[in-house]
Amino acid sequence: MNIGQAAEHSGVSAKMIRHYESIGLLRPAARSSNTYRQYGEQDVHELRFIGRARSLGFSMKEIGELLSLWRDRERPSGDVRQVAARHLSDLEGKLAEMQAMVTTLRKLIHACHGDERPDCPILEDLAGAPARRSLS
Amino acid sequence: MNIGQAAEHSGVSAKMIRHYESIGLLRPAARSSNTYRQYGEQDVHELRFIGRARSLGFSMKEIGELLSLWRDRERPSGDVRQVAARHLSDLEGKLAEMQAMVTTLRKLIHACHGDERPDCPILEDLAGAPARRSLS
DNA sequence: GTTACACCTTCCCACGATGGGAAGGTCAAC
DNA sequence: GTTGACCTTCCCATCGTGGGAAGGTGTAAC
Repeated sequence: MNIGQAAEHSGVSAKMIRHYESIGLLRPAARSSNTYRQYGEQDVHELRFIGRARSLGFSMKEIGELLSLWRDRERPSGDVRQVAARHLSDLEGKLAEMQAMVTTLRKLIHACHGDERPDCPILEDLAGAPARRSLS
Repeated sequence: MNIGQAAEHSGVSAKMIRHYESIGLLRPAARSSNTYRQYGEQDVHELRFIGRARSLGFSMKEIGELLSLWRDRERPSGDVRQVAARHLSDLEGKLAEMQAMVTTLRKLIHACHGDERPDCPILEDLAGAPARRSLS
């Protein structure tokens, strides 16, 4: 199967498949005589794996680790868990950061009457509140 | 005051100050005879404004809008509010996405015993579950 | 003075993940 | 044999930030 089919079956764009190969995430695909990349069921399976891992926010580097763990039938599940746990705590950190932003923004937007008058607590906050503003 | 001082007083790195100028977010700084950029209190004020807006996750483009609204004493607060509200809803979307990831990851990690045995629900999920896996 | 050091300047490159698009080769069907 | 859909590689853009080179400047100590 050519790259277009592989893309269609895996949900990963042809562009990205080539990219993943170029950064060493995937082993170089076999080529047919016309230099077209050739893919089989197992390749599509790997591509789907990558797609799902991406949808959980894993980085390319982490996916590389997960892929090699996946390929190794003897891996200790603890190794996998460790990769996932590290990623989870990254995510939780970012999540908390974003939640703080959202909370602050909601307050500011709520406080702004949002009409044609010029006074605006949003700008006042950005312009002035000392250091870690709005956490109050 | 030179760029280093401005950076120190504003919390925005010198590198970033130059960058903001180069993309037109800031007006070109005055130069002293030695070609060094010169900054005053108002500039530091603007830099802090930018830093605070960044810490609320506003994009450079949005910050440009906010800055020009801030500079205009007659702006309707509704304009500001609209920029903030759009950003908030972007954030809320990403937040929900990340929350879904976190929820799924927590479940998977919880299900993985994480020892030396090779069987691992995390990899099984990535490898197999149909389409929108793990939302169950 | 001159040497050393801290600062400034511009310019280019890198990240991470993705996409756009050009320029060119290949294959199928009609 | 031409058209159109596919494939190839290569470069560029995004967004915000930082690293670092190569070179100019300012200041302070010797």
